[in-house]
Amino acid sequence: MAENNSNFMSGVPELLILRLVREKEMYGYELVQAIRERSRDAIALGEGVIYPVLHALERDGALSSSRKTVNGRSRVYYALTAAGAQRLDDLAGNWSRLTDAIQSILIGVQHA
Amino acid sequence: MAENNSNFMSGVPELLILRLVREKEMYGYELVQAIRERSRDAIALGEGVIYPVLHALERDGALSSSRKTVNGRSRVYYALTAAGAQRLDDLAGNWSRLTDAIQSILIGVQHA
DNA sequence: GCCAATACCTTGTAACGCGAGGTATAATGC
DNA sequence: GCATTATACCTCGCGTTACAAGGTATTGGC
Repeated sequence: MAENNSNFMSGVPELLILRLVREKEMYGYELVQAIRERSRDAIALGEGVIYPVLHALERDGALSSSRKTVNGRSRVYYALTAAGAQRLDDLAGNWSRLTDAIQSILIGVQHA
Repeated sequence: MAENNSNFMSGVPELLILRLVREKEMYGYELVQAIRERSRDAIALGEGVIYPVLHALERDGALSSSRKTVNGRSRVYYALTAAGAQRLDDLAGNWSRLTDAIQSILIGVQHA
């Protein structure tokens, strides 16, 4: 019953977060900006999106968190777990297959 | 106030329908199968998705419908209007920009 | 005569993304 | 010293959307 039955287009914020955190530990506020910057403003996910997803990912064991004080700033850093890495691979694979499928329809590829 | 404020990932069923109908008039049941076949089962949108979207697109003037009887079968064929073609271009452009942005994050492109 | 396939449709639900708001602290400007 | 902005965290409630499930009717195969 613990199956994931969300809709076919969802889970992109999750994917982006997992991918960014894979490179280095990051905190919520930083992720909001990183996504905006790296996408050159094409994607602007606010804190109302990022924080709930972070909490869900931690609850599911895909991320681990640690509170750190850096520069007199208290931050909650998130790191990728082994389960999180697995989940990232799954999501990235799904995303790739999905976009390929959509692309093939948009291009108008010859179909059997 | 008639502004479109849906979420950043939505509208793909709409995009696929408009794109398929651009090639030739199609009816709902046919679209369900065409999407499944052309995507090689990667995307399986049911009738509960397709029909409501078709009605909405017609209401918005992006599609026009005509009831025809073919082979003793009564079908509602949908054709792309000029407005629909415009909408298709917009959606396709948005989709392209979005996937490029996501791809650049997934790849881990060097960011300014 | 029966079942599967074709063809249309609607209802209800759940979740997802998101804006808006709320708190607290540090840095900056005046 | 004081106010404003930036940093950093969080949650609530809303609207859309995709979807499964169910409902009707007709045609074709066996």
